[in-house]
Amino acid sequence: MASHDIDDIRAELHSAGLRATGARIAVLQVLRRAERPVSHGDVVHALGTDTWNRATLYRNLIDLEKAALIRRTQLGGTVWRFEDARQEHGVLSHPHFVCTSCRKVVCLPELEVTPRAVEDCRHAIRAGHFEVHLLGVCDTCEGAS
Amino acid sequence: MASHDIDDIRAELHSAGLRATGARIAVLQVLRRAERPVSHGDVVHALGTDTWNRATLYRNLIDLEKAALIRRTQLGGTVWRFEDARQEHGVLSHPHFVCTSCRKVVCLPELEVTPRAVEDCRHAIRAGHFEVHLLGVCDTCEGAS
DNA sequence: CCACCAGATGCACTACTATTGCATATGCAT
DNA sequence: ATGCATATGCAATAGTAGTGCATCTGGTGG
Repeated sequence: MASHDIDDIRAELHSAGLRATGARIAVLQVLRRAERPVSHGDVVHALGTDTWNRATLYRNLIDLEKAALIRRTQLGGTVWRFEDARQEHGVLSHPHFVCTSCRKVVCLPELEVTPRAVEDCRHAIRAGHFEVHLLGVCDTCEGAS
Repeated sequence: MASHDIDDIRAELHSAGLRATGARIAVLQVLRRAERPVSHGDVVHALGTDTWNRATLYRNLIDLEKAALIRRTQLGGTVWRFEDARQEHGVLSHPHFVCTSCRKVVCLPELEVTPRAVEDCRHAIRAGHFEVHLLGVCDTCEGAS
């Protein structure tokens, strides 16, 4: 990691109104290096238990989400997952297939979903502010069962 | 509840290879009366804490799912939700919009989603064995924020 | 009708995720 | 360098998910 990367992150945190602490920089780096949305547990594992407290990392994820630097999603399973908001390959960019058995995420870049604005969710649908998840069992898990 | 309803449920449980116990009958009745997928907590609340043990109700939900009498889904949030498999209004029948803030479920009956079969999820997609969830913030929560 | 037993239940755990209170430590503006 | 708002560490709580084990019971064979 070049030091200018850290300087960039530091600047981004500042302009988002957050202090550039070691924990926040590390969390953001983990998310930017990740190819898929990562869970709080993933972050803890990536940084090791001897660095920052799990509560701190959890709070950082929430803080970064509030500052819109990262996004929170729930790609199957019972855990929240987070991804860099600048990630071109974001959960908002195209639909994803999520295996309900192994939690694997498969991208469906060609699939377009254009729902009509319906009562109670007009705003999100008109603005395109929604994620599309297809939930099912992937080929591997299907074959293994 | 007419007694023949219970007899029907009893017969269904038997043909599914399960014993027709009071707890299972009660759980199935709760799910059949519900208009939306219900969580384990909902079932406990509906039947009261002085009837069956929460572990029993939880195991019953799992048993009924294994027997394909009910379906398990994860409509946003960190809890599993269950619905009667015979429900015409099932999660598989049409897409649902789920509010990531209040967990409200909105039906999108007109929306058709026909993905191409992609690597790793050919089977589920070809067979149509997948749920479609749109995740976003509903109008009420959007206005309240 | 009864006795038997595989399977169901109740109780009491454990494991894990999510969240918060509070005392202490630290970033950063001045 | 200093002060203070804010971040952190520690420890705790709440809620969901899941399990081990002793006891009980639905449903079947006798």
